[in-house]
Amino acid sequence: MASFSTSQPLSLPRHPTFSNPKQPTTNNERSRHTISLIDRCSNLRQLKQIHAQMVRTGLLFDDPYSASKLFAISALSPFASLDYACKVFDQIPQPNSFTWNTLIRAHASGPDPARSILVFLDMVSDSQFGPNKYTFPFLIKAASEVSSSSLGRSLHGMAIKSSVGCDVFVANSLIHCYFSCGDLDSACKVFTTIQEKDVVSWNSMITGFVQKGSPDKALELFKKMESEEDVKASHVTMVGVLSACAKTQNLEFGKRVCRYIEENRVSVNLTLANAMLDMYTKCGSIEDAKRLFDAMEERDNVTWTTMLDGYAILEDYEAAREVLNSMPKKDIVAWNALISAYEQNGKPNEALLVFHELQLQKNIKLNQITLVSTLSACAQVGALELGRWIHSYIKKHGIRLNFYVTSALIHMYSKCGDLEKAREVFSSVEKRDVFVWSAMIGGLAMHGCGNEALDMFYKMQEANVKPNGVTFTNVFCACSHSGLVDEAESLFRDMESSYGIVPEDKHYACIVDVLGRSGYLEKAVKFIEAMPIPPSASVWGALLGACKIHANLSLAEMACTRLLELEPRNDGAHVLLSNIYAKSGKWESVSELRKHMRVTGLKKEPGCSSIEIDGTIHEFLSGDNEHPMCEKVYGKLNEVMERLKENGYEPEMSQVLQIIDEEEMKEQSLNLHSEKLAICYGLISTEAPKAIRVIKNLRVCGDCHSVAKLISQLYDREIIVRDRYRFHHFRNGQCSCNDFW
DNA sequence: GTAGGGTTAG
Repeated sequence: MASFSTSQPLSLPRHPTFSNPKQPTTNNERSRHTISLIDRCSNLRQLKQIHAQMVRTGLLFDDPYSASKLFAISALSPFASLDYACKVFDQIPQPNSFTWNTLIRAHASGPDPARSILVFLDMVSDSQFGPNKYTFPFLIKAASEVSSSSLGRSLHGMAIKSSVGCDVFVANSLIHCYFSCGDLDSACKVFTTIQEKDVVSWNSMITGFVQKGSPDKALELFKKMESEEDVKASHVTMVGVLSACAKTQNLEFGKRVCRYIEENRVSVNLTLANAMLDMYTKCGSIEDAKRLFDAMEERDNVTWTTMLDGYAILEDYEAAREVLNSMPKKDIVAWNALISAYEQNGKPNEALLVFHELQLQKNIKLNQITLVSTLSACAQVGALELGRWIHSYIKKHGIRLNFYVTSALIHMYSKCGDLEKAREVFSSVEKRDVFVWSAMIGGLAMHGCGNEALDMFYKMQEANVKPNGVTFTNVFCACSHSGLVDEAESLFRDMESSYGIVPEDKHYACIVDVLGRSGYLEKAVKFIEAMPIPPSASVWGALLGACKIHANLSLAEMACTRLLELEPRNDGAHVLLSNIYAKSGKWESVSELRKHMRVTGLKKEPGCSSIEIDGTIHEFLSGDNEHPMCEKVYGKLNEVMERLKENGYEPEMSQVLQIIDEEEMKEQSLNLHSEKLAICYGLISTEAPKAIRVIKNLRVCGDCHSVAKLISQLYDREIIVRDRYRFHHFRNGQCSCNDFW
């Protein structure tokens, strides 16, 4: 096929006055010749040359066909420019139906799909043309793009009135539209009304179900489609079906689909090959994936990223890294895949290392997904300074605070101990979805602002945002940390009946925690007995935790037994029970339990506290001698302890009583607790009035809690400690938890 | 004398 090189002069039809004998002379010939030239254009520059000639010769104004051809190419071709196309459109004296439809079509898939509706209104008022069967699919596409079901329904009605409601193209667009708006019922209704369903009708249904979280229904439909003889599956069908297999992790069916593709000679393009690859990786069959990957003749970044993700699913980070390294053109999506793999598998430090490496890359721009994953990693490790840096990066680069970014910022600030900043972000946005509200409620919960969290919960409903399961978890958590028993109980009762949310295991655990913490142990047990689902380890864990607070030995033994039946290697449960035994003076049981732990090789997770100084996270283990500054830290610790004792501090020996054997003596020795070391390091490395922020992996111990209160008073420093469950703000000798934790 | 709907990864 002939194509232009930019240096070649264009042979254009001349105006009759200047025509040479070889050039076409009649209008009809000029029109055909111009159309064939337009068809051969490969860039906007060539198109503009033809445009200029058409203006000069007047063809643009006289010949609707070549004019609409010029316009269609300028609006829809791979080198299209919508702005330019609109200018061309304005020059056409009397656009015909085709031209109007093309403009609507171009807008529908452009940056502002709603404009196509405005164009449609112009067409109805300014031209003699009404919408036809071609118009509706474009308009409906625009409705899908903006996810407006009311618009979709209006167009549906208009299509019926215009007698094209039964057109299969119109119906298929409607199916797609209703799915994008989440109106699955209407989509199904349209589908059943189509007399002669074609492959696209089926595909729209299959992919609709896959994308709206019902992959099982998609597979069912595919089986039904297979049994109907008149429609043959296409490669698009296969992409949808494979995606359903990936989502349901149905490797067996996935493999059958791959065989089907071979046997039925379905054409395998890159998209379909990638979908096959995705199915293999999501179903955990990395061998099949690797075989396919090696055999693929063409690969794009989707291929590479799918492979990377496949290794990340298996937590083979080295292999995942290897894939990233081998990528010919690394893009932000691939980097994001590695960062979020680490972040979501509890490896936030590794995620942050990858993020730092990414920042050194040239020509790769961070996007919202990068920021969300990294903020989440910051939240996990308490990297407030990096979190702040990302926030200013967002402001500096004018990155839009969408719901994800907003929630991630609120979550990061809350988990890093800066509740005020979290509140600021929350108030700064105009629109909030359920995740934004839930993040704020969760933040208030972990900082012990129970009543405020409940207020938020009601404000959220005033704003017409429906709570979800996460919202309830956070609300119950808030009740638990603030002892709001009645409120939690009543909300739990309403959860299903008024809010339509079926309580899950974590909600039951929360309520057990609320009841147990406040001392209603019997009530908590009755609550567990009445559960409609089998109680999980976290339910028993909540009861066990309450037994420790209220020193209920017999109940603790029961809860612990049940917990260990479900999670035999739960080190926390062993330690908790042993501490309860110790508190009750049952030393024989203690040593038995500890012996059992030694024999089974079960180790207590070592206490670890971290503190961020100038963007670097410093970690301290109990009795740590690893930190380069440890001598100074211990020096400071001695000085602090002396000063505290002078002011009436007495170590809480009940905490020491839990020491079991020699080896643990060192770790458990009160003065060596990791949170004390981290706080002392904070005292040395920062100046007042800067708050000292410490993050501990376990619960803060009672003695450390008292010490932190005293330090906050005697040294006039705000100390903020995040433990496994919540925050403690120490100020002027008081803690925000009111010693209730 | 032009045309239209459905496609994977984060």
